[in-house]
Amino acid sequence: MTEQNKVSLEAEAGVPTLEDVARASGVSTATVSRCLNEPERVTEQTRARVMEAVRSLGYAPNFSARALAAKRTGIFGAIVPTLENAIFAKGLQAFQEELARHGITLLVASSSYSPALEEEQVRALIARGADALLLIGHDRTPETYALLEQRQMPHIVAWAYDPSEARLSIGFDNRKAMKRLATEVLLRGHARLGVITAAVANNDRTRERVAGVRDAMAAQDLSPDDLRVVETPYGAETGARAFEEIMRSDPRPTAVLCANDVLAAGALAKARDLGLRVPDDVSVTGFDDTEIAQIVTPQLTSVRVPHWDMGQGAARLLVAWRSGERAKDSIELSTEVVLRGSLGAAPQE
Amino acid sequence: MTEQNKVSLEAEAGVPTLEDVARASGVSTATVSRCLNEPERVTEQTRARVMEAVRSLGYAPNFSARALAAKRTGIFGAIVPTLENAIFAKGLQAFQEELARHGITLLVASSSYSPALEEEQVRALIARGADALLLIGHDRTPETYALLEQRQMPHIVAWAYDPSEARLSIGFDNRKAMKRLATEVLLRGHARLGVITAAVANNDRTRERVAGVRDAMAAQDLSPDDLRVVETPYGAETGARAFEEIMRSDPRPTAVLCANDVLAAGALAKARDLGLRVPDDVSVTGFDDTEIAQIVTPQLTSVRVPHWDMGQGAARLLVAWRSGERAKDSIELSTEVVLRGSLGAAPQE
DNA sequence: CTTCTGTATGCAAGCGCTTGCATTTTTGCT
DNA sequence: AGCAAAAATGCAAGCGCTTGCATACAGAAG
Repeated sequence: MTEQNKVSLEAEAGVPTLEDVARASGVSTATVSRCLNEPERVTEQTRARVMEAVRSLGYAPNFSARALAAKRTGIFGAIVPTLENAIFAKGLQAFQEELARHGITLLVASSSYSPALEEEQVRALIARGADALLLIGHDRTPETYALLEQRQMPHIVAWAYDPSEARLSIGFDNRKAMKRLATEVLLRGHARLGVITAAVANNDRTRERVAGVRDAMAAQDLSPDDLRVVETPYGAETGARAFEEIMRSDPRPTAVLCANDVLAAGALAKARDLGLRVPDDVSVTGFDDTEIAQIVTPQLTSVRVPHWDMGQGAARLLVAWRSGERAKDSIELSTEVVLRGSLGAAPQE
Repeated sequence: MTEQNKVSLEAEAGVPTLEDVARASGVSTATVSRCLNEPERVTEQTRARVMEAVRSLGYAPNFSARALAAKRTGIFGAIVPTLENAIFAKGLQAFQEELARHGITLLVASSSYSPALEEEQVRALIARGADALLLIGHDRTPETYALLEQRQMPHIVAWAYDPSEARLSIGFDNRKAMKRLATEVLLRGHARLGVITAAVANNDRTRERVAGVRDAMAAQDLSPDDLRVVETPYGAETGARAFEEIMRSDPRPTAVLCANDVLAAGALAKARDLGLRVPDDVSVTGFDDTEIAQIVTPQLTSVRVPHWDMGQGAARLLVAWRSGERAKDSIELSTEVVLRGSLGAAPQE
């Protein structure tokens, strides 16, 4: 086969390579590569010629090859518990948008709240050549952290801020946030509280939130016995059932704090079913301040969480870290208790 | 440097390669590669030896290299309008879980409902070596489709089913679904309708839904003049405003169909603010049947959409296509009108 | 006109893996 | 035991790109 033939056949076959561009513009592949990656190192004249060839051939770099040669993929990974929880999806959206701004793409994996699965996903993303990783919360197997360390993988923990943890994180102090909310509740005279939370095993966020409630109670000299905690999976339906369970306690709590707005919405619905008026008979609060909080009746008192800022901030920190500038300190973002109708004064007994 | 030194230095340096494994287990790199990819082509005995080496060295394949050599990345891409809409996030979750089952990872991009941005994202994902692509809806630039064609990229359109479109899709018939819902509404005596929808430009799903309402009205010999359509961005707040706008029409509609549950929830909230009772004074319906539908008061009549099945089905079809078996026909999944309290008989005039 | 700098470009060696083909070993028969 | 066929393994050529170093060539300086 003549060189001539070869060329035309290749052109026909489709996907042009660096070499095709080099040939078309009469320079070496090295120059083309530089044109694309360090334009300033190439004469304006050749650059124009090369770019023209790139355009006419419809050339697009092969990232696998680039990654192999340059040891950098331009891909960041994120492992979230689940995308079903809108909260993580929103954070990811922000993360993704910021990354896109830097020409980085997002590889997504979900752990279903399982540390083992998460470890597997971390392995997968590392193997896939992720340049950096976004993780949710601090709780995970030591093996996972060892892996991250060993591969010197830039990574950040979001959705949590815990100064006692050494690794880089961006988020809020779940404990403090929940303590503030609980304090608002106690201020209104409630003395027996219920908490509906997602599983606390392997989940520092939920654990901290429950601890926050305890903190608030302790500060008011209430006994831990006055707190009723029920764990349940995510969902409005499960929230409803958990609420019912709590309401069966004797004496029953006068306020129920839920770990997120969806659980709270379920609780609200169940309260209605049970003929309990909110907040007259019982107060209910949510967490996250999603749209749901304003949609339900009565509107939910909740805690506004900086999802967007966490996602975007995490992206920025990781981008910087990848270029060698690892931020010194974790970033604490603030939350805000948003008071709405679902929280009222404790009923007179 | 002696071979001995070299080995130990490499071990020290970290990331082991196929060659390290080959050396450690006394076979060729080809055998190791086969061990990992086509285990059945290797003796059990050697396999055991190789796997042992893999384990002790903590070897993990470099996917960039693999992709480069095998022309297959094991990465599928998905471009959704946004992750902020829980509906897409849920579908993606299903998609992702199914992919994970096949050892495939998910690259996510969002288009923010912009065809230009989407085209860019398609380019990016192709360059990134995605083996297949998941897209939402049929509307996009011809250039995007040309690109897909040219690169022979397996792709599927989800969230829509339109037999008149040639390309592979999995979803439901938005028009038919909405027509069914609208028919239910008309059956209850409503003769003037309002529709709150997301932008219809570049969005076949919303366009079809509005068309579905028109279909239903036409079937009952109602004039198009009796339909009031308002476009608005996604969000409860915007839904509320759109509802207010519609309620200012004279004569005002007695039922308002919303393109999704969030908009409907906003409408419901606004109705309350305006002192309108739902469904006595005005009926409201949603779409998607998310948890929100059951959370609000009154509960929303909505259309249940098979998000999970779409995500999972799309993954399956793409996996098959990648292996050469492109499904012949698009798949139509069914929806279901879920009647709840927000829809009632038209008020007596 | 030569020598020296500095900049633009080319050369070619990989990056770590897969895979077609060649070679060796094993298996099943006679 | 001897042979062909089948199975297992090895060889080595890439896959498309980046990048350290060598080379070429420009203009400045002598």
